[in-house]
Amino acid sequence: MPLGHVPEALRHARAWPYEEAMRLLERIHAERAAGHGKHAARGQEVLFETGYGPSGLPHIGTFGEVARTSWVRRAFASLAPGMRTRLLAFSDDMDGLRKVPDNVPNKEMLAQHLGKPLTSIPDPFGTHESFGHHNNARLRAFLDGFGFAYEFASSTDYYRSGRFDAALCRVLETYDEILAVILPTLGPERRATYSPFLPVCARTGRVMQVPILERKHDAASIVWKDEETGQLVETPVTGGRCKLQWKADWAMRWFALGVDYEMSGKDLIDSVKLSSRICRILGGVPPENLTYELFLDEKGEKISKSKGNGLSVEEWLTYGPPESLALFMYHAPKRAKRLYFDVIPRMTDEYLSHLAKLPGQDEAGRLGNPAWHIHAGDVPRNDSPVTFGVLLNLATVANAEDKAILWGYLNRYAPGTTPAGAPLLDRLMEYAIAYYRDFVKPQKRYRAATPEERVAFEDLIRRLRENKAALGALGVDARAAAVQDLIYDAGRRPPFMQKQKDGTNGVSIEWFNAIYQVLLGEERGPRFGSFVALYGVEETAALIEAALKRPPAADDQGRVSA
RNA sequence: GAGCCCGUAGCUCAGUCGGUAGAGCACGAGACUUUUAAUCUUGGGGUCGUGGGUUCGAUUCCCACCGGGCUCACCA
Repeated sequence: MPLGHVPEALRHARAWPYEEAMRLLERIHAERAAGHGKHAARGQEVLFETGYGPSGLPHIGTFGEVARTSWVRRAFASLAPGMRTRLLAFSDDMDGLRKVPDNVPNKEMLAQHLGKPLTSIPDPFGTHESFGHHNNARLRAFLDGFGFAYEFASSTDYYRSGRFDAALCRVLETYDEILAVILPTLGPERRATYSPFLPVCARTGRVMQVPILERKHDAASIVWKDEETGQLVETPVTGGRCKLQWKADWAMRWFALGVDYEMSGKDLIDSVKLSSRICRILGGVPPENLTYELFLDEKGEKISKSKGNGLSVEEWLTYGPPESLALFMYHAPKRAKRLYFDVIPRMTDEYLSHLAKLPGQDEAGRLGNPAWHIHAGDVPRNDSPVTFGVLLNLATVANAEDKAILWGYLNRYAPGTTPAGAPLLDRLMEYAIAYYRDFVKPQKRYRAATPEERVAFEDLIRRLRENKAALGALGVDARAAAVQDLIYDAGRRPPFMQKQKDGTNGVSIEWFNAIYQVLLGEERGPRFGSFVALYGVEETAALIEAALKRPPAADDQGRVSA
């Protein structure tokens, strides 16, 4: 195999995008050697494709497919810098609308257009030329938001412009062979009416699923019966007047466009096999395919846009950076993974760890580092001195609903760190706060104060308020120390006071446990003086007052929920 | 029925072209701070699902089987 021009470090890269790219490169060399197929001629572009059914909105699987395909494309480009590559995002916007989606307005209007191509149905949102155009725009905005490099393609445009005409005529020529492949896979009743051609009815505008009564090769047309009028209708297969049924459509597109690489979920394994056979019948070479596993929700069921289970892209991006989502998609595409909220912190920390490792790695190491692929080789610096897990922990114990609180703690830990100097850290804090707010805080269990604790807490409130002005004049560190003294003073009473080894009056750990359990809903917490210094003296007093107003134990654990 | 994936420490999982197993959490012990942890040190714990094959050697590669999950068999 003439791979001699591939750089040494790349040749042994084992990251899966490289393995995929290598497979693709070998295919191209094989075509050249055999003198058959698109790449028998040199200088052909290498075409990557991802496809969408545009009746739904872009979802997390869409992101995954485009991200993964982009990584393979990039790996390929580095293996074969001389070859041009393209990534086509192909929208099946000529498909007939089968049912009215749940998540759109004007459902009655849409119901009147069932069966018509999406691009022939008015936009229920009223913002675009058609429903198909609307969804295409949403798709493009979604992909653009992540900065993907791709070219958009509309099935409707391709059909109507005549770009598929030659391939469609080829389908007509090989009609019998194609039918021989597809019919055995169908149930008896479908088998009776199946046709790869779906004529678009000129009278109603609908995509018709009807038996083909006659094929006219010279006229490149088909004849079918309009059941409503009882008339025979002749429809050319070209110019967008016929569309192809799904599996034939995929095969024809591969053949017509010369698609070299396309991945798909395991639910399409049989479709890939069948479409590949059809593609060969047409005279093409089907693309290299990677079958990826589907994503599962927390119950282990397939995530689908119609069910709306699992996790949406928007939800992920509320609690973790886009890079963490990309890492999730990078890791082991052939392995089924649960896509649920609790993976976000782990992916975020793994991403940070890959990022931190990268500067010290040699080329071979970098090629195996997911962060290298995620950032297409242009990797930012990890400016966070702490892990995301630590930020989450910090947000939890500090009741942080505001970045300023986290920054207060951070500056004591890593002085001189600023949002401007550590933009990644600043972003991570927002995610940590959102995660805390939505997942951790609702789980907090606040215990009601015992009568003894209540006395001590009321004393603490009084001490805080009496010293408010003096405390406010101190710096953060001095204030933290001063507040800590007040806390000890408030706790020096039964049952918390206890003699220490040196004879002075100390305070039992039970007092501090009460503070965490009653005020913060946690078993443990930060040094409370530091917390107060950052959270605010009056705010803390108010926090204690609110805690004391909570009703007493609601269950036998002596706990009530927040 | 066909196909895909998984089976490694109590739990969740890593394991990078084969060299007698690792992390996080949990659990045990210790250090430290005004007996408070976004601290540090340390310990225990695994027939790597089962049985074959290839190999000097297999958690890793191949086959079979067992167990679990999912997908496709109508539409895309």
